[in-house]
Amino acid sequence: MIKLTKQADYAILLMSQFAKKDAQRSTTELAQETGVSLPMINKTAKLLSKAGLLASTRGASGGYALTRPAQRINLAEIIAAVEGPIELTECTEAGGVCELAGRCPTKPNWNLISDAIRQSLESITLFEMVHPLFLNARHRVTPGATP
Amino acid sequence: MIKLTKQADYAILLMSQFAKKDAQRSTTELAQETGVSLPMINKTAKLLSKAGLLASTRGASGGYALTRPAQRINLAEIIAAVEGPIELTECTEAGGVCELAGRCPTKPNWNLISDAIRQSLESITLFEMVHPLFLNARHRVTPGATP
DNA sequence: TGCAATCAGAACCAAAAAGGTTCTATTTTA
DNA sequence: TAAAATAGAACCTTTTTGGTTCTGATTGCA
Repeated sequence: MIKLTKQADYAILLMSQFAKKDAQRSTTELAQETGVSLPMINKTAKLLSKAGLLASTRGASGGYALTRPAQRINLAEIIAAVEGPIELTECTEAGGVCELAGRCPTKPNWNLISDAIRQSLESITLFEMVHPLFLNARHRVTPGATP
Repeated sequence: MIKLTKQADYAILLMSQFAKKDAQRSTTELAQETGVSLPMINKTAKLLSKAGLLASTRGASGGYALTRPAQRINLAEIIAAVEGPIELTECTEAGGVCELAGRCPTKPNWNLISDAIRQSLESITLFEMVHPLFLNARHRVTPGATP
């Protein structure tokens, strides 16, 4: 089953908190808001910070805050921050050598497929995630679209 | 990283062999064609058969064959056959109870997202996987499309 | 100054999932 | 009846994930 890791779920949940209330706060507060354990919130926030999605300020009265408005953060970024680049198969990994190379008839298509998935996720902003009404007929795959 | 399991890769590879040459053959032959180990080919073919994508005939001179032309088999089906239903998160699993229920602000959107991914994969046929030239401007997510 | 709060980074361990093999039916043909 | 197939389940090893803990660095404030 194609599914996100729990940590990616946490990351989206965590970011959603900021989308709902855009203010700096500590991981302690975030743990209380979300119900996720403090260590996991810590771990996840670090990754989001490293990826440039959250800004951190250290020391007492420090914490995390969004680096950009929620309208300009998309799901693909959040997921990539904790899970690494979105590639459906190992063929596309940098430097990865497929042991079936040469025999595999589908290789040229994998990048297109990964792209399709990535674009699905890029098309959904953090803002929309917490405002369900905005997410409806938009953000659809349109298979029959002409070139 | 959102990625397919190796077995899903094998499944697609295996099905591609049938797309390239649509004739019944045994797993022994398929193992030779693909370079994948016989036990894995066996295991994977069983799942594809169970899912109704391959027809099996038992006994000597038996083997597997496509149940439908490759134009009418899509990637989502193949992946689902070995990995189960395509759902991005556990929220959407049947009977699954999210421990963060009530607190999670994004729940209503997950199904839409899973749908978007699934539709991406449904839009790509097995036939196209082995005929790269047919896969280009079509099969694209079009984020800005109006309702 | 020194303590407490906070992020940064790494190491670590247990549980779960994936990858793969093997074994035992059952079916069919020659 | 023997050989060639699929069907199904059990099993084990390896990898990944989930989660905690520990140490270090930074900052605000009494």
